[in-house]
Amino acid sequence: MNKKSYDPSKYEHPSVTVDTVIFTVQDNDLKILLVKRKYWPYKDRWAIPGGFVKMKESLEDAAKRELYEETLVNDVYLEQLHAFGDPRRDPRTRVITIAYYALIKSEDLRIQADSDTKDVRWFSVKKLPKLAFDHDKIVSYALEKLRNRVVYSDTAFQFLPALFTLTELQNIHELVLDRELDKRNFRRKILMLGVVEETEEIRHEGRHRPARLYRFVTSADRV
Amino acid sequence: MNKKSYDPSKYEHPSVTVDTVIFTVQDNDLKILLVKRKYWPYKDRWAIPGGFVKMKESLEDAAKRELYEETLVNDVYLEQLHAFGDPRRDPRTRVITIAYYALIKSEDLRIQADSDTKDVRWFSVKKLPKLAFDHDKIVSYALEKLRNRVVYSDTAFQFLPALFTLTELQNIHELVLDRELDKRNFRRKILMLGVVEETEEIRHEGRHRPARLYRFVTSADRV
DNA sequence: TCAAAAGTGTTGTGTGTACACCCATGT
DNA sequence: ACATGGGTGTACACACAACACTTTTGA
Repeated sequence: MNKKSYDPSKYEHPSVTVDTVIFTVQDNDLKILLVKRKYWPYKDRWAIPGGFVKMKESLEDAAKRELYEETLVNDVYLEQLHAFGDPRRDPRTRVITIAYYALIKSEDLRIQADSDTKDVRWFSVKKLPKLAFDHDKIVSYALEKLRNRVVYSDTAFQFLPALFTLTELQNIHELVLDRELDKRNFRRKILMLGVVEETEEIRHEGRHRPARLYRFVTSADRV
Repeated sequence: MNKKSYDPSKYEHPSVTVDTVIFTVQDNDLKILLVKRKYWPYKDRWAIPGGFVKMKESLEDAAKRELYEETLVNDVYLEQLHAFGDPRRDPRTRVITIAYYALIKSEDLRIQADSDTKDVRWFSVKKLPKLAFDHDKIVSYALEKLRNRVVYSDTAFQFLPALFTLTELQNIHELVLDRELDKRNFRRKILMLGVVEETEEIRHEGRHRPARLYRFVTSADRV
């Protein structure tokens, strides 16, 4: 059987889902959104949100749709991670999933997915429960990719508002990389890279020296 | 509709294929294997080989099976690239493809896919014909990934026999990266990395100084 | 003896890292 | 005046890039 002589109605097809690891930074912690399963299989286990790809939507559109349904956030950074297709990863039937990861700003969050009694909740990546299906593996993949991307890219800014202090930016990096960075080296590097731009604004906060606010400079702005 | 209450027989499913960009190095050129399509759509256009994923095989197994059917080579380096799922990428029906790329040694090749009259042929990546579907995009992705991987990894060795000269190894790097490298810097770096090991063997070839043969050292060997 | 590829070191430049103190503010 | 986070510079180690000549062989 090959593509050249194929009648799509003739064969059984696998189901195709998208599953998304949704990251945010909240309370100085890197968190992902999990959903508690209500039915077999893996009833009562936590899982990353996902759903079926509709016949007329692209994979990315499917991921965006699910993301919106789950978080009510529209403006997200979304990137494809990997396709997981082990024939036995879902005991019900053959399900191939295209995994994505998304970064959302906690300021954009309108849902209160933080109560112990709800079936949707943010979990610190350091304290994850046992997950359904092969979702552990998907989350590990996502974390690894996020760590590889956060340096030298616009990734970290996805977690921050338009104006931010360099300390805030450094915090994001430290949370994602899970290690401390040297303040002077971090600032020098970020400024050398030219990905941020000083603004005139200054934020007063607490009884200490106020902080200069910076703006993210996209490669388009730099020209 | 979500995964929790899903009857797989109830909905229409997309078709799922795997398509593989198969690289080899031949005649001092980086080449990929293309197949000429016999039927609509894109009749007579060249395409990367691929086929449907069977219900009980993993994505990687499907890629390996197709690869074997096409090249008769079993021992290949295979890596997942990206899933392409635009709803209109195939005019017949919804087809989601998981793209892989494979590296094979030209010495392993038993097919003679090199005649102009055959419908399977190796093409230099520098002189590719117009491709069917979105295969241009898939090939670009594959090339980019290959370039990113070739430095600091075991990628280049996949194109070489067990014993090779450092000049051969450098040639692979140059072909993949499409630029010349400095001989001294290349040799120093490779030797420093500890990924190759000198052997006692020496290859005489042509009327010039013979070359020392090296062996690839896997991370397992290094311990 | 010559053509042809193998093999070999040094130096400058840039990048990553380690490290400690003063500054501006609110209370 | 003091507690708190904001902000700054220097020195060393290491990786990368540029660069040219000698060695060994077969014909």
